[in-house]
Amino acid sequence: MQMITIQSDAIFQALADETRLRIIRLKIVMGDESCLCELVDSLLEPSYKLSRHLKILRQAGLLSSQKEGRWVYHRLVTKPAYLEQLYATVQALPDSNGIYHADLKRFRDRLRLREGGRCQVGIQSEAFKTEAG
Amino acid sequence: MQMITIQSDAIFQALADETRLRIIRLKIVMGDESCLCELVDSLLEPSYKLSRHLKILRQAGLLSSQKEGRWVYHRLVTKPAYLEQLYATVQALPDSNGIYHADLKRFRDRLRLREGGRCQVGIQSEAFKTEAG
DNA sequence: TGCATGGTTGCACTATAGTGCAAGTGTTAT
DNA sequence: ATAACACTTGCACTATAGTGCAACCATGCA
Repeated sequence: MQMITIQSDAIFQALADETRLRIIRLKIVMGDESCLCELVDSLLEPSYKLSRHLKILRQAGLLSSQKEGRWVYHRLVTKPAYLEQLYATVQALPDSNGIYHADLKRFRDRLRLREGGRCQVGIQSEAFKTEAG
Repeated sequence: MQMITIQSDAIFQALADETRLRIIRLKIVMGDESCLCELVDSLLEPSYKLSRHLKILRQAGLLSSQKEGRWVYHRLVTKPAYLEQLYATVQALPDSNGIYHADLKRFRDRLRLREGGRCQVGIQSEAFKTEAG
């Protein structure tokens, strides 16, 4: 089920949050799809928080999500064309405090844990592991 | 007095509002500078509302403002370069309900009231005239 | 000086958005 | 079945954002 009328400001609304911008920037640079636990280990934010931000990005039409077993992979939506243009702009924004660079480094490290191009492990950062409850 | 650290998400925050997007879109297309009363007559929104949105756009670094007598002229900021890129993206967004087209028409009509390239009259739309208080 | 006028802002109100906790869903492995 | 785990979500709370009213400031003109 999709929205019929897409509000232009909803796209900017979606990017008007630092956590969501971090997610989008990561995915612009890396291009690849990624699951939630990889993002948790890259951004060092709790899974429930990222899960909700991912949902917002999905609803804004910037991400598409696909379930594979226990994992859910998210990827950037690139159509219509102005989205590509938007991503180029996002990529051109200054990394004022080096946060995107740090995210990217952790993300690259984390991707090495994949096997066959697919995530095989859960959250690695101790502080953000799901409490077995 | 300017902010030292510019938050990237502040730019998107600034565009995450329909009224502000309408202002920016008008100015992207028309290029020219414009005063508040011209915007009131173009967007048909009360002056106090637009005045506040203009302030937010100014603080986000998207507009610069200059006072000339009783009028304050606002123009788009075009540096750094990614702002031009951003405006191109904004211009590419769909005009889902024709609102930008309508704004633009009223704006063009309103510009005809200028003399010597400068606004000489106040708010023309009856409903939004400042009540003489 | 007085007043109309272009524009701004303090205040109160309301709506919305982000967060953490804890409980929940669905899938895989034992 | 049972447990572990990747991910999601209902609830309560807090912070922030948008709005309208009315008062205000600043400029130009009679």
